Amino acid sequence: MPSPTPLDELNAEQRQAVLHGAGDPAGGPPLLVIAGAGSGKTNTLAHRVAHLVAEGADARRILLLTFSRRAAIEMTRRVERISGERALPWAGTFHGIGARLLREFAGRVGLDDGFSIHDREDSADLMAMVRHDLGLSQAETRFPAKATCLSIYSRAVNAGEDLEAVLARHFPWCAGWQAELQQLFADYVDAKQRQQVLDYDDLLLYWAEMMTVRDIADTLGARFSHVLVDEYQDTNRLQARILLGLRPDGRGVTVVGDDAQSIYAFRAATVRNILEFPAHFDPPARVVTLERNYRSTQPILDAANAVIGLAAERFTKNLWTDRASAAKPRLVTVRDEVDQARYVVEQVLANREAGAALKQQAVLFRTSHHAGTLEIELMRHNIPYVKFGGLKFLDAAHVKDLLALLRWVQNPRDRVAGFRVLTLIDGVGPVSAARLLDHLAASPDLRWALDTVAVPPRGAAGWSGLRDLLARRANWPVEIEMARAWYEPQLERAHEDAAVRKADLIQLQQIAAGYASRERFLTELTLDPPDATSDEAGVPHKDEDYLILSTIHSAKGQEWRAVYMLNVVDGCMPSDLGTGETEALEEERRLLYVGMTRARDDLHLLVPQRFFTHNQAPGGDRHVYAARTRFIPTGLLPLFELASWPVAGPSEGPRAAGPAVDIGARLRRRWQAPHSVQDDFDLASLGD
DNA sequence: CCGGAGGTATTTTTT
DNA sequence: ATACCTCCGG
Repeated sequence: MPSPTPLDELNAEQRQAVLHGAGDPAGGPPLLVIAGAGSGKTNTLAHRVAHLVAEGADARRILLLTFSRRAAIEMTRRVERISGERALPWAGTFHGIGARLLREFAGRVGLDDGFSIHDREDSADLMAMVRHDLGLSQAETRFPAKATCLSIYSRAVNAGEDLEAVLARHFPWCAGWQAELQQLFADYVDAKQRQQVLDYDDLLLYWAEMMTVRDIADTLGARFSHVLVDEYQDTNRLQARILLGLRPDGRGVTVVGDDAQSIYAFRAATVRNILEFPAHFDPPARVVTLERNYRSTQPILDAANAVIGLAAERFTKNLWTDRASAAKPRLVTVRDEVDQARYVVEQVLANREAGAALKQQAVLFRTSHHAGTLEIELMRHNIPYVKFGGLKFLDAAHVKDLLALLRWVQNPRDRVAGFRVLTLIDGVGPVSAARLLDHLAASPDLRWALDTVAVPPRGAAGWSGLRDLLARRANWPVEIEMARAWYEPQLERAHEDAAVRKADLIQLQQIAAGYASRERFLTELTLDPPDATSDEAGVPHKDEDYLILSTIHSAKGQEWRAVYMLNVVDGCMPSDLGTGETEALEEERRLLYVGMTRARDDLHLLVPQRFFTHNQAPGGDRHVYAARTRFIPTGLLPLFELASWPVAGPSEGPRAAGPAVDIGARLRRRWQAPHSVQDDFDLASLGD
């Protein structure tokens, strides 16, 4: 060979995965790649795609389904770098690709191609509207909350299960409402169709149903020569149905994943998809397992392997590496969350001194609000950070308001959007808004309806501006400027901190200008919301250095030199809520495993002895005493370096000598009547 | 009929 | 802390 090929960089198993089915224009038999954490999965998949293209496959006929859009972009970038080939047009998430195909085939499946897509909160709002119309919203009925209803519905759809089974297994406290829920969901589906609105689940559901139509299935099956799915362990039954609908015999299909990293069961993902994949075909799919880890040191892997080794079911592999190191992962006991935050700050700064940029360090946590104390501490030390997961820019009320306005212009039948916008107007409440929407819905001619609608006198001014926006459609992105102009007075009326929020909207407008059309903007923003929030100092520039804060879920697929995991404590990990069923418990264990395997050189697990819970029952204690997570029982402790922080003794300096004075008692007495203030609150006596 | 005040239940993770 | 519901004054 004259020059080394890119394949020389790969190990034997990776090469097998890349070369599988080589020479077969039909893509070869189905392939399952079990890729352990840090085993070069992304690289292997990218090489496989590049190799297919090098062998003559048409990049436009390769469908690459990833878990997030970030992953799709990363994959595309790597393929380009390896092969020099231009981008893959069909790389994206199941939801994103689904939306694209549905726009294309809308006419065939009874959809208007201008359908709008609701995010989770919009869907919940529609659920609430329907629930209200059914008379289920009075307090005394104590019907499940809108978000709960949506979760139930969503699980039934994604898992393909009966309502009864879903309620029994996952929502037993709602089982008494089965008949009402059944009715609610029927009406919900009806409302979505009338309004030409799709929720997240519909993007998969319509796609899957579309695959059962013979000639559409043929068209789509022929469009793609290869279908590759990343993170297959986190797909659900509906997604598996889509995949098999595209390629019933599995030819040209590659799925990649890791059964030990399945952490999305709450979203109806099932690890059975990946476990049952090989046997689904005849002959069974080829299985290639990548066990060599290129990321972490051996002590980190030893600890992670031990944690996952205690799982109820055996996993398909054990990771190994040749990255020896003397340093075990640290299990650090701290007094409380404040000390936990201080410890992290101290270590992060020490690591930076030693040459690890902030960006190469990450703090991981189970739920977004666990980072609160740390965020305060970081701000005090002027350490810039970016937080992934949890509350998003798009969840802010004012951003949603403006987007609702654009969505309503896009699709005037969208009642959730219309309702939200109309009730922004001073003098328009739920009743007027509903009447207005009824009027618009009843009339086939929008212009006429807009001019003839009855508006309460107080709302007239606000309405006329809206009417103009709806009736005369401006060019994109001028339109968002006009929408913002209409919205700002409403914003000022409703919010004290209008100035900050206005700045957000200007930022939103700038983002919007980057999209070709309103439809593209709305779709992409809904399916791929910007997932990072940073502190008020603003988003750091790309070239600046900043610490990563992330939920473990959002950390999937990533790696850092140093990783700090917060609250590795029973009640947080596993979360209190999920300790009932063993299935949920096992997922929490895998979550710890995923977090630990993000670390390359340095891993710190923090165990605060007590932590505050903000949302205790009234009168309840504000903090609870916590114990080390049950996933690291005593038997595993030798795999860790055990430490306490702060280190007691000399570092705190010499103790003051002399008799103990109970200042606390004096201060308490200050408020015990009757008494003399002077007697008890005598600062002079506290002196030397 | 609107909107603000006050009381009450709720509580992860995300496309 | 928040979100959602009811109550009540304009």
